[in-house]
Amino acid sequence: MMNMIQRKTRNPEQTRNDLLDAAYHEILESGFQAASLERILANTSVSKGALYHHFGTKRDLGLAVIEEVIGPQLEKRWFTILAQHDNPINGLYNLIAEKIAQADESVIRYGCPLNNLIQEMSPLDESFRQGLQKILERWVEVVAQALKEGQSAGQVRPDTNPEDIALYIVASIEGCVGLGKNAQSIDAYQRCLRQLQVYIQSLAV
Amino acid sequence: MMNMIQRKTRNPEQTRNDLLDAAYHEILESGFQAASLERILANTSVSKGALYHHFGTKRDLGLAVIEEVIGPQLEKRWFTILAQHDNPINGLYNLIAEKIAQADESVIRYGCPLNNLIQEMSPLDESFRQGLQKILERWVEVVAQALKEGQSAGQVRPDTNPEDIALYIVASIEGCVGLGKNAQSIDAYQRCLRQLQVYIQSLAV
DNA sequence: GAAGATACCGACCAAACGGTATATTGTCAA
DNA sequence: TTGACAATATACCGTTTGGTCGGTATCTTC
Repeated sequence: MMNMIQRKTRNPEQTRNDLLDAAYHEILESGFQAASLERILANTSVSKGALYHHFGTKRDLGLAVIEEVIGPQLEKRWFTILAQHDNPINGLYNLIAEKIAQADESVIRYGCPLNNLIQEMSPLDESFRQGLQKILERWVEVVAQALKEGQSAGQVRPDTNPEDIALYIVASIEGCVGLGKNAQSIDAYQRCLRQLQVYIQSLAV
Repeated sequence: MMNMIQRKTRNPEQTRNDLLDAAYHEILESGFQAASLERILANTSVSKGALYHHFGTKRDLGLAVIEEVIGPQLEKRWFTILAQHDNPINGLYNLIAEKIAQADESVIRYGCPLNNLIQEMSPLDESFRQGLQKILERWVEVVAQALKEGQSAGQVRPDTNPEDIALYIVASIEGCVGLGKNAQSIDAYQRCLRQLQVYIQSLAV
């Protein structure tokens, strides 16, 4: 082979991260199945050989995106913040207030990366489903834990089941995002979340 | 051309319906983008020529599925039933109770056809988005209308906004289905919907 | 500094895709 | 009965797909 223009200095970690990042965006925009490896490569100026050095298959790349990009992102944007408050009602309320205030183009346009992949992939690939489910369960658990502590502290109504309510809250959030996405309407998204706030307040003692 | 084995008797309407039905199932299982025309044809024993006689493009077929299959299906399963009750709280409650009781494999496995397409297609194709939005708006409107009438009849709390609540209820339903789908768990689906029932009851006067 | 491992390159491939072109046949009005 | 058109059939096409492979460059280790 004649002309080999390789990256001057190697940086396998950077290459891997570039690929994960580009794949994340490509999947966000097109879904996993319609995500094009060629487009991902074009957006990273990484070669196909490099890609297949770091990831065995497209599927592996997708699973890595779930575990290494989407998971940590939600961890940062929801879970850690939620764990800080000492009153779960206020914590949830404020967190959602923040989402309402920060409602940006990206959420309205592309929705929730987690939910997108759930709807597309969970019936098609068991590994995807499990990867997504792990994140979902963590989310529900964080909310449930907060509610439980709130019950102990006498802040949350005792006649409620934290696990069930947590499940429902997470479902509602995903639903609000999904509806806002199809309506292409920040207003609908915000109105929807505000009703969720009302519901959350109804859990207070 | 040598071997032309045509259907003895023509039936263009039947052919069209067969295609819509097969396309609906293919899309439900694989999503729109990954839906294969070849597979649809194989499941209908319709020829490619016939398909392209009835539908100009794959996209047209998808839009027809939304308008002629998914729309009417929701109309039948939700909207008409909901319009019958004269107390919206009971109406919604019972309708959801029915969904809880009827929770079948298909809902858990494939989720809601409407929501699936929303998450996949609404950012990618404006016509899809509009077709889906039309159904969504009808859904929200039916619920809102019922709540409004309930307010007039003194059955629903007057200090609530029917449109916002309807939006939120629809979002919650889609959320519950989505979560049950990824959990592959009828139980999670039912627990989630039961919390929605609790919420709905809280709207009563 | 030689050797072996790791990282990267890009041409190539078979399969599947949506879509087209052209031929044929059933249907029905005139 | 026939002419016109709607309906159906199938071979074929260009493109894109995920994936492979032989090769090269850089890095690490001894």
